Amino acid sequence: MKTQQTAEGGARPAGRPRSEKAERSIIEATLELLGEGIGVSELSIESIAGRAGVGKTTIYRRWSNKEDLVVDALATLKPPIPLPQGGTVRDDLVTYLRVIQEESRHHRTRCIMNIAMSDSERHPRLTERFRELAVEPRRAVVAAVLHRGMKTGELRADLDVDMALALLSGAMIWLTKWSHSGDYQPDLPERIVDEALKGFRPRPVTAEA
Amino acid sequence: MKTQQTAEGGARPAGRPRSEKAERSIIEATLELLGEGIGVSELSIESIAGRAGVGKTTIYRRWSNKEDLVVDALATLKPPIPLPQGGTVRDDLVTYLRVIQEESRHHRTRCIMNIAMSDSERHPRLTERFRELAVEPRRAVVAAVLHRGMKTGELRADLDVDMALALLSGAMIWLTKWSHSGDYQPDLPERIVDEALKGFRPRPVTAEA
DNA sequence: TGATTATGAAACGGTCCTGTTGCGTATCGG
DNA sequence: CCGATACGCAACAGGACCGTTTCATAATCA
Repeated sequence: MKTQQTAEGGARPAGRPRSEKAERSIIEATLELLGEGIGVSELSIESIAGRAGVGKTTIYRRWSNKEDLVVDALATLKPPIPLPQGGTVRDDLVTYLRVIQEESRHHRTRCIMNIAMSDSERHPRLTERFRELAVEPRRAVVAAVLHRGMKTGELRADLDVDMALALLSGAMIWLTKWSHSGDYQPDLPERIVDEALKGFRPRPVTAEA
Repeated sequence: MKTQQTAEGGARPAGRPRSEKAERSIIEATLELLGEGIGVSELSIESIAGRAGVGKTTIYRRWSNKEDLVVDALATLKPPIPLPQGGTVRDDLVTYLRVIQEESRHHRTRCIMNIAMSDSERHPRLTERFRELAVEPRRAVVAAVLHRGMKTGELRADLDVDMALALLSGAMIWLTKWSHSGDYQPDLPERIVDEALKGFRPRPVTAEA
């Protein structure tokens, strides 16, 4: 994914090798700045170089443009929290939403998410990268949980998995963004899941809670 | 909401009055540029002046900073489409989601929405303004539809209205943004509403469709 | 050692924008 | 008519950043 690569295999190209430390500093500085609310378009190479304690030359030598750098920076984000996957389907879904909620409270995650959400027009590659790194893995995990529920009978057998994921995730994001009381509501995940489950459950439901 | 105002009441302050036409041109140019994907931070007074066929002075005379201008520009956006409110609750909800879907296909609306969604950290006033202008009116309309359904028995009597709105709107936005096939899916509103309704309906449901 | 490449720092000319000022003209009230 | 204010336009100094180049220094290989 690097824009310019030198060593490839065993043949070292002679001369001083590129500093891995500098590379890490650059990417870390990039993520820091993005995490502080700087948008991609305002992000300047000079500010990154300054933050990383690195000459501009060192950056330009490795990435030919800003977007490539940001793409590589996003690539270093680990897919965080693989979800417990232990209890009932309801519990797993609540846990999933709680992770989203918790992340949206941290500056860094929230800003990076904003970038992915907003810059899809001008930076489609960033959005696609974010989808691969953050959205898709979670979609897969939640889809597995839902399928498990459909097998055990805890959920409708004809449930539309993608639709269910959209309802849950979308509601969480919507409420976090537009809830009149922007406060932190610890019971939000439970409320969303319970409200949604009434549609996910098989029709002949009898008991509640 | 204007930053600097002169005339106030009957006493005109003497001299040539400010051109209403210029003012409209400025705001229109601002909305145009935002609609073309320019972010708030990249939006320059010079580009607005150029687009509007106006001197920079004319802009600086009225607004002391860019954010005030954008706020005023957003304020001119009409709350579009008051929703038919005629048929069944299901039909009204489908119509509501169809409006969202249709808007998200138009550049202008989508870009302005992106601004509201993304710049909430750095431009809280813009986000708040957008909430007042775009989110809240619709929330009210949909809430009325839902309450009607709760009275007629088409919906559960203990439905959480805000949660229902979040599930519907959130799912629509989520799918529009992250759906693997980014194509236009005309049946999306129906699918979302029908999937959600299974949770909105009163429990002792018997027949389907 | 010497050839080679990378590094941080600094300086470069260039672009774009800022917010202000001056200018000649246009439009109001009196 | 006059005074006052707004208009579009051009110019200004100042700043941020671009992408490139130069330079002395550092790290690696043969």
